[in-house]
Amino acid sequence: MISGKFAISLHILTLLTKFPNEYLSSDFIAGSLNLHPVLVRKEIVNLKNNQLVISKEGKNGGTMLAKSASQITLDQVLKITLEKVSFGYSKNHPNPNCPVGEKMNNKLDMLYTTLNNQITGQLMNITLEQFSNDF
Amino acid sequence: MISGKFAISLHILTLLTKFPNEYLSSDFIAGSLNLHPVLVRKEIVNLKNNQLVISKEGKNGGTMLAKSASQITLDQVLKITLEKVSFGYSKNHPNPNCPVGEKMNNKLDMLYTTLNNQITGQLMNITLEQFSNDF
DNA sequence: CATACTGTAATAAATAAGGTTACAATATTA
DNA sequence: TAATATTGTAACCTTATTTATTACAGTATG
Repeated sequence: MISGKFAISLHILTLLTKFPNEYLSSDFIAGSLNLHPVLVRKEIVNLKNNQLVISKEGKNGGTMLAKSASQITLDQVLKITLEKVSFGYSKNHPNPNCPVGEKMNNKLDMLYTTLNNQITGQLMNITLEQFSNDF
Repeated sequence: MISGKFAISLHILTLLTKFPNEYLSSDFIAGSLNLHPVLVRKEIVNLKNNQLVISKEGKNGGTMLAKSASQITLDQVLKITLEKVSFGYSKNHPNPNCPVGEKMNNKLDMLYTTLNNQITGQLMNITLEQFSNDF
């Protein structure tokens, strides 16, 4: 579940912040990320569905920020790329006849929710503008 | 990098807490986790290398806590199972000729370090004893 | 109407994670 | 001391996930 999505989306958004009011093509963005343009477009679809960017088809098309970088905070980016940070579960369902196995996943859920709230709280304080600033 | 290791190790430690001063076999533990005993033993090796448990070979052997559950905190468990929580990197090295690509991984490292410090700080306050208490 | 794009599906390749088998080594106890 | 129950560990297999590629339809521009 944890993958490069958060990093890739943040990279895309940083580029868009650096070139405001310009449509950047997926090829250009892919060049900075060193990634296949189709993968970039897939991430852009997600950013678009979440109203962080707008994009234009056709010649001279591309993608730009849908709002100012000062209005986007990193918790929004995390939310749409990873939803929730997981610290992992055992893959199989634990034995429900064991008092520990029965409750373990619930306990982990609660713990992970607590940790996620903390992470989100921290990321709410960082805007895309701030993050992009020292590039 | 993120996997079930943290959850599995925590499950094992919780069982050991519930049966203190008893050597539990990897078969017994595997039954609660619904996991192959060899995988359990692999995790136990890690717990052993990090002085959280001791184990005894041979008949009637098994594993028990190396210290009291009140002396083990969850950040120690996280540290030995995941080392550091990653929120992901783009798999390929970004383009070093792009000012954004060049610095991105450094920036992410810094961000992730901050977040990890927060997570660790939170988990330092939870002992294995507390975690095990309401099973 | 040629061109340069996005959007998207299908599929392939690579990587990672989890599971299994096998067996040597060790300690217990009858 | 022999049978047994256990850990320790390596090698390998399988499945799942992630990343990459190909292909092409649709769209806006000039």
